[in-house]
Amino acid sequence: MLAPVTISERRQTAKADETRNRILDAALGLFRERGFGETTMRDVATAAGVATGAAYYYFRSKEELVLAFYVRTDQEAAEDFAAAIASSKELKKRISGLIEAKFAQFAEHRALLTALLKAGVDPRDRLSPFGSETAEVREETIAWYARALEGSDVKLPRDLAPHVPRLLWMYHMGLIYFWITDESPRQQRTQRLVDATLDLVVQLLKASSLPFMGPLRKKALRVLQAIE
Amino acid sequence: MLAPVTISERRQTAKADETRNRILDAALGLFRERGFGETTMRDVATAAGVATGAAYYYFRSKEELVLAFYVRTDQEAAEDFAAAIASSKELKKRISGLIEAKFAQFAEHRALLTALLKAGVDPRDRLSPFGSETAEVREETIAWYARALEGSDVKLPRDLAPHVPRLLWMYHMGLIYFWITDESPRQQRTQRLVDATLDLVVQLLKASSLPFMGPLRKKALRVLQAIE
DNA sequence: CTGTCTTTTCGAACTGGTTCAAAAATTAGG
DNA sequence: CCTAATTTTTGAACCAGTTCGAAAAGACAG
Repeated sequence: MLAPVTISERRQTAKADETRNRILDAALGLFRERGFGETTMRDVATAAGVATGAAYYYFRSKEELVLAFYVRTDQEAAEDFAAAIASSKELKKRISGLIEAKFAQFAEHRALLTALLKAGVDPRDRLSPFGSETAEVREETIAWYARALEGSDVKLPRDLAPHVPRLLWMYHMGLIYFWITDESPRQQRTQRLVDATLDLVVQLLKASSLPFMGPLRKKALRVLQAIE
Repeated sequence: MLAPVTISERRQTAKADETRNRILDAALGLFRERGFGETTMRDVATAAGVATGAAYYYFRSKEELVLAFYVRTDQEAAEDFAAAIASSKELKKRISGLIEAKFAQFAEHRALLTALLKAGVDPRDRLSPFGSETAEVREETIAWYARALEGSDVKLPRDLAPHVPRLLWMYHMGLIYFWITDESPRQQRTQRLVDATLDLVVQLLKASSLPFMGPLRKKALRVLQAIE
């Protein structure tokens, strides 16, 4: 009787699970062909061969279709993430590998994610990447960055270490935002931004252990504390 | 016959100008009482004593009412901005003064601005702070930061200087975003964030002139170039 | 003052996301 | 099986942002 509560909630029966997927696939097809704004929920339902209301039985809103897509591809890309980390001990290469894998998985639907963004800027919104409903995906992604740090060529000071995976996740979110909105051919601007900033980020992390960096690190920690 | 094209477009007659203001005032009153989402355009029109369509003659969308509010308060706060800059030669004090003035002017309508944010994250959106329609307000704000730098206690290297006002504007936008979404009592978290980061920002600007900072500055400039 | 052109006002109609009460299908207990 | 509870499906209705064509009000030339 109740609608799904969390994004990861599984349907009761295999058949229902299949219906859910059919609706999602129909939606993604239409979104790709015509765009998110140009596709109505009625279109989606019709294309999936169900009534309008059925779509809302499986997804609480139009945007939640996009979130479902996000979650799905995220799970599908697990191998690619693992490969990116296994490919090298250099943190820089690992991170750029993770980012590349992320971009690759969304390549076909780049513009689609702006729909998520619009909902997500409001932290009170259910779909916000900072909110509790998305905790699962978020923590999963943060865990990938933790793994990327483990056994890499970067050693972190004790006080900073626990914050770094989350910081890298924020960096990653920033890059995704830039990428989504980047209309330059083949998203070259994003490419240049990654090239220019990743270097800086990794160097900063490496430098953070140096003795004379203590005061600056303290200040950075104060910033983190302010954000909570 | 055509609807207003830019936000600063002036009505033809004084009477029409007055009607526009009446609608805006009615909207702001209702937004404040009930919130943005709970107020309908029909409510706004009724409260202003006009037909629904009239509201759309003066404002192209519900969100544009919020933008109009943003622009209006921005103009009204010019004195406060000037005072903030005149109060000291310390860049740090000047910037925190500008930020404080900004917060003060939006205090009554903090939550309202999330409506602008949602539209604004999409750079293709007419209301995006990065888009061409908002160029006027944006450049005006950037100009305030340029004035804050002029004759302050911070000297900037030639190559970096032209970028700094825009960078400070971005910092400022980030703080506003944080503030809007900050539900802590009296927005203490934002207060702490400003305290913690402003120090860092100003120190970094001061340090940027030091001879051994050359390579780092080059890298930072590369980042700026990537963003364009 | 009169006819014309532009600006402004009007409110009904359109649109598309979302809800909801009722019906159909499925599952589970006896 | 049969019945009751639960899950799933349905499509009409709701709602609010937005559009639109027509009418009213104003401006202006002759």
